Formats: sequence, C-alpha cells, structure tokens
Amino acid sequence: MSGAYNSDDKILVAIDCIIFGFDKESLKILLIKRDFEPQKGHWSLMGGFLKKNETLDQAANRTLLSLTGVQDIYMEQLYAFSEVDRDPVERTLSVSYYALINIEDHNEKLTKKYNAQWFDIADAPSLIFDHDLMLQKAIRRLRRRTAIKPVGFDLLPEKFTMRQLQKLYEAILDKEVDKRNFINKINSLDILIKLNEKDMTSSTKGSFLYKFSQEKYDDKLKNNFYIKL
Amino acid sequence: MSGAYNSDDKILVAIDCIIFGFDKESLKILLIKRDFEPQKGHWSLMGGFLKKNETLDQAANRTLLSLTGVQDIYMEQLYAFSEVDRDPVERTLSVSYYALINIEDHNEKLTKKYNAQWFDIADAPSLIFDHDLMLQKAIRRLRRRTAIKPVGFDLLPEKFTMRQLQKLYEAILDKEVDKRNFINKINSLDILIKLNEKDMTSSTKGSFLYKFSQEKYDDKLKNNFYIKL
DNA sequence: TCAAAAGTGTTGCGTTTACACCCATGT
DNA sequence: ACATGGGTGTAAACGCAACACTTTTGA
Repeated sequence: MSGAYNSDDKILVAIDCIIFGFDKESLKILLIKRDFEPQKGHWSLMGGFLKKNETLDQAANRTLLSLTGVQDIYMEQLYAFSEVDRDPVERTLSVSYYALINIEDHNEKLTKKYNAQWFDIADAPSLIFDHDLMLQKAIRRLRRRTAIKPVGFDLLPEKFTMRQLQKLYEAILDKEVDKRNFINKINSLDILIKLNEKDMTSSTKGSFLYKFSQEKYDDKLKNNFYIKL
Repeated sequence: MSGAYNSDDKILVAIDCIIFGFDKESLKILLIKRDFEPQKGHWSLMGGFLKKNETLDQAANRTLLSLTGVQDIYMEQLYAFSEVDRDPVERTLSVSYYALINIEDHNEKLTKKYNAQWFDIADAPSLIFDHDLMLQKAIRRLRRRTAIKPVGFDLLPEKFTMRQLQKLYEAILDKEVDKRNFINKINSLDILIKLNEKDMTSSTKGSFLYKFSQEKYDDKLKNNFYIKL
C-alpha cells in the first residue's frame, strides 16, 4: 500500500509568498496583477513553481528574486495548501512562505520595473485562489512571531527611532501601546544600540536613532528570550 | 516565466505522521518498521503518498487509518520538507503532520495487527530519511501548542486525574512543576468538570476524576485563552 | 500503625499596566 | 509664544513561584 511510488500521483508544487512591508504607519503586503490565465488581471501573491532540482526555500527565494528583484530577506515557510481544486487549471499543491522587507530599500524597483503594488493589510483587494487564506494565516503567524523573535527589525531601515519601532509593533499587533511602557520594555530587552545621531525629520527636537544588535541578541538567545506586548 | 505549468516539474508528495501518545509517565511516539525498500527494516514515521484527488489532511488521515486503524484524532500539519535528495529513490516532497492519541483506547490493534511500536521520545531509535528532523520539529511545536490550546487532553482518557494531567504536562514540557501551583492554574482556567467519581487504582485514598469541557473551553476562547506553565 | 498518594493556601517577588508632565526646537 | 513630537518615573495590581502539612485508607 504505502510502498507504492506511483507516478500517476505526481503533481505540481507551487510556492506563494506573502511579502510584508511597513511604511511608518501601517503594515503592508506586496501584490501583483497576475499576467497569465487563469484569473489574469486579478491581484495575487508572488508565486511560482517548485523545480525538480531545488528545495522549497530555494524556490521561494528564486521566485521572489525574479518577481521583485529582492533577495537576502527574512523568509519563513508557512503552510501547505492542498484543496484539490484550489487551482482550476491543474492539481497543484502550494506551499506558502512569508517574507519581511524594508520598503524603503527596495521600493522603486518593485513598483516600476515589476507591476507590483503595496496594499495596506486593512484594505487589500480580494485575491485569487486561496491566497486570502494564506494571507490571514501569515498575519496570525507574524503576530505570534513578534513575541518570540525580534522579527520586526527586518521591516525597518537599519537605523530607526523608538517611535518608528513602536508604530511597527502597533501595526503588527493591531493595538496601541503606551509609549513609556514600550520604551521600558524594549530597553530592558537590551538588544538595541543607541546611536549618537538624531532623526530630525519627525520633530523639531529630533529623536535618537537606534539599531538592532545581532551580537546582543545572540547573547540573549541563550536565556529564553521573548518579547511580549 | 512563472506562468508556466510545466509537467516536467511534477513530483510525488508524501505525508509523514508523528504520532504522540502518553502512558502515565512519558511522552511516546509510534513508529513502524519500514516494510519496503529503501531502508526496509529501519524505523520510520507513518507515511504515505498524497493521491491526486485528495487534500493533505485527507491523505494524512487515510494513511493513519490504514497503518494503524486509528481515526478521528487530533492532527495538525507541521512543515513541508523538501531537500532534493531526502528520498534516495525519487524526488519527493514530504509534508509532515503530527497527531495526538490516547494510547489506552487504541493500543492492542496498533501493536498486534500492525507492526507498530511505541517509543519513549527520550530513547527513540534513529529514523530513516529526514524523519528525525520531523520529530524534533513536532516536539517543539507540541510544546509550544500546550501554551495556546488545551491540546494535551487528546492524549488522555476521557476521564483523568489531576495527577495524570500534571504528569502529561511534565512529560510534554520536560520539566517538573509544583503540584499545588499546577492545580491552581488548571482550576483557574475553568475548563474542566470535576466528576463525582474517584480513581482508586493509584492510591488508597483515591483521587477525583475530571473531564475536559468543550463548552467551557469554547466560552474561554473568546478572551485570549492561554495556558502557561 | 504505617506507607503512599491526595488534597489544600499563603506570602514574596517580579512583571505589567496605568498614568502626566517637562523638554527642545523651528516657525 | 506656541505648537509639535521627544523623552522620562512611579505606584498599584496582578500573576507566578516557592513552600509543608494534614487526610484517607489498604495492607
């Protein structure tokens, strides 16, 4: 029974990427207008097919690179979607990934060269196939991840202010947090480096810039590190 | 480019199930001696192949039923493993699932009719392919799940004592907890029903039996329910 | 009467939350 | 001078962790 390697049951394996970005106020996802049938012209996640000689992680990175020109960003496998008729053309299994990117670093290429577009997660259009499901699952996962890993930093520029970080967490968790409590919490984690520079664009007084310290974080990892807001 | 539905890249999709059980003292997994090549005779997770006309969930349930006679148990998709050479015979993607079953309810069938065997997770043999990896991931996931869902009850008989529940949590989390604190915690969750029966097998005094209340739990779900030990 | 497991509360400590005012600067 | 966002500390409430003795009953 289970010993059968039966070629009849071979199927296509797709990968679809939920790409999160952040632009000072809200959490966004990157979508493209699908340029082939079926559902040509509808909004879709970035997707592609797994090739025979690559892993899923490789396929996800390759797809992302080819569709957006972006590479070396945080990506994580999410879930395998397998409804028999999820793709009307052909039986396809899709493994979804989610990725976090810093919009500023990549924006021009994305929206010009490729016809991709950022949408606020609150008002994203409805997506093809089961992509809405994938998106919902990705958001839940991202929310949970923030409690375990300092994952948000991938969504910010290298240097950022406390307020930006706070806004990011508020956007991800979809709730407001008290500014003093937030700063106390983050400082107690001791994973940031306070720079001697200020960002003068947001206020007359200017606000200090910070950056994430991988070294400090690695130290903390040994002792059950977690962030809870 | 990504529009290509290219048949050359069709591959087999396997599913492998990590089946957890609990026998009063320790957390166990169910393994079988593989009865076909490659690696015939080595210990393996329960596995099978996805058929063209079924979902992964269905395939996982079908496989479990056919290999163990067990059905209607808690199962959850874990992760898709995709190393190109993970199966030496043929390019295969494997989506792993983990399941929780109550050993007492199913034991005879499992170990007699099928040549399956329970192993303490602490001294399981090494497994074929990437199954050890799958097992590690499943254990981590199960540990984390206990904090979010009262998932452990699937591993116990319908009626159980507080001490059994405590031992289960200790086995899953691999740490000892204080009995009074544990009971206080569980009681404060208010998801159990205390029965007017005692289990007289474990002591002369006897200990009260409890059962899980789905209704109470569903009520709690509305307000960010979680268990932390 | 003794052995073995069941059952039961309190206190201290640390973490989380709520909350309000002054500061620096450009206009 | 004033408007705007930046920056700072404290007190109360709560949740978690540590801790020891009495009860029951079969052997």
